[in-house]
Amino acid sequence: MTNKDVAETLTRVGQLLEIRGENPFKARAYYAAARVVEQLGEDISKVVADGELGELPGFGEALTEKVTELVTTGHMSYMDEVMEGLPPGILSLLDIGGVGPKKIKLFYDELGIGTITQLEQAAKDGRLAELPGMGEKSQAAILESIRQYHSHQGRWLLSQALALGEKVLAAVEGVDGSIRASLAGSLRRRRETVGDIDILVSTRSGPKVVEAFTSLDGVERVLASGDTKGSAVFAPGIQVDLRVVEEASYAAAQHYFTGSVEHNVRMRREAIQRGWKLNEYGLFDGDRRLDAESEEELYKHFGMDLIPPELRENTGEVEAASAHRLPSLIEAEKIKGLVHIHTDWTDGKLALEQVAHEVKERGYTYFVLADHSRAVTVANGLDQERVRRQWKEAERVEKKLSGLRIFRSIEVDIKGDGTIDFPDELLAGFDCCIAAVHSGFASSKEKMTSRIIAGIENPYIDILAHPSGRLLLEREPYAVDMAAVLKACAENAVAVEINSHPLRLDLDWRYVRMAKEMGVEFVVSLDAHDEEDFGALDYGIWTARKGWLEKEDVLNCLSARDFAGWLAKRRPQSPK
DNA sequence: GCCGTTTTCGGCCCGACTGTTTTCAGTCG
Repeated sequence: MTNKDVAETLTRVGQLLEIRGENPFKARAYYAAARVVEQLGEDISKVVADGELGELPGFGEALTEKVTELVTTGHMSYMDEVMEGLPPGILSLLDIGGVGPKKIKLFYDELGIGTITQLEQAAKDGRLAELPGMGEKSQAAILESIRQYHSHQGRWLLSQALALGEKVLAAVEGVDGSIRASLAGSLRRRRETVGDIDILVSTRSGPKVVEAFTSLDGVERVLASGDTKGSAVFAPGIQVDLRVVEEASYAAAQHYFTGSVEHNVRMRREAIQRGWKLNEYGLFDGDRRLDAESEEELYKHFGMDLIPPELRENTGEVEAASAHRLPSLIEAEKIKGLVHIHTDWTDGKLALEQVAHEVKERGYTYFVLADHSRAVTVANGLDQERVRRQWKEAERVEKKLSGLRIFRSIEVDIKGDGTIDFPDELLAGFDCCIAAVHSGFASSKEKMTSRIIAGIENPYIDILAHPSGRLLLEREPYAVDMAAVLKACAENAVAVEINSHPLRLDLDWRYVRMAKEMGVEFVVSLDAHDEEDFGALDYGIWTARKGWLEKEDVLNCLSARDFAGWLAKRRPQSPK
């Protein structure tokens, strides 16, 4: 039972409680608990086993008991209770925009609707419009939402959303009357996937900006258009929400709309404790607005340092900011060398020499060449003979481009039995060995965990690549005890990769934080296969920042010489 | 269902927009 499973169950219970019309704060308690579990940097089963569940925020007697049952037996009997009399799958209706718990209850009680298909049919038959509180417009809106649901499931990669978000932001900034504008929401916090795009703008003339926004190129459908808020679906189906505020409210609004919800709730409580009120219009002491030109000044009123958006997940950042102990987060400019680069020797697009030019032009002083090894046959993995030829080629290129160091590395495969697909004698010849799993994703958690740990324990392995194997929105991470894997990395001084590819962002930031606390070292790597991938380093940096990393935690912030020193220090003296 | 330097009971963030309503409920963030 993974943290994600537990979080999903708790969320479902909360939603069912809402549909049943129970105390909304009870439902909220379940959502809060789900969020805590989802953000947790360690396995929930371990927390349960250690008897520490009740110490988590939001976990009282009832939730501790229910989640303990869920984790130990795989089932929560309370779920049966809240499902009682409702069709399974009724919660899928929540995925339809404009449909919430109250409407679901109405549709079910009056028309027996329990699936999206039934909802669609009822809307087409005109039966929805006849219900109390419903009408033609609501019915049409639901049909449109269903159409959109079928065309896209509603979440987007950070990279997809950022590309559109920056374009719309630029357009909004250009509208006559707009003063300052910024991305907000989960996009500004650099979450790995986002559901929509939030943009904030301060202006002298609200309605005009909203009007210009809803008529921008690329708008497919306008969802809302008021004086201070506009909402539209842009090609390729991403919803963008625009909020308009007066200039005096800009900093508070930027804070408010950046979130997270949990961070905001926390900050509001901080305000209430001081006898103030915090909302999107400002920080108020009675009727008096406490001036803040920027978020930095806003936090200053609370005696806190500026909390970078990436950290605003209510996982201790408020306490750290109050104690002036926020980490000095890593920045992309601190990276000196690029790690985990593929070439056309295997499944990369660029020749080794082209890669070298690319790296140099971007201002880096070294790179870690890492093509696939023979086990990954689909990628034309290198055998022993081609490895030796590639070393020669690397040597030639290195001589040709002075001032650029090429570390001869390889992305070896951790096979099903935990052994590496190259013999130690060959591994010993590399400057650096990167190991990863490329097959058998469906194996059991126990098997996968011991397999990866065996790979980590190989004395020639320096870096563990994409530790969870996930492909965002495409493939779930394989079942693995990540805490045990990271512990093994710490004990064997094996660095963990933060893979910058927007589809991976693996290690997940929640585990980055946990690994750091265990003393694990990191590389922020590219896993580059083509020219475009060389521009993706920011994504890995944001993941590292969300995991509270500083430049000292990241090995490729070292100079080429010091990076070589790190490798040399951990290299076995002679092959076994 | 959780939580507590104002509280062990009574709060729990709160405002905008839409549609169906003659003053508000539901949804969303």
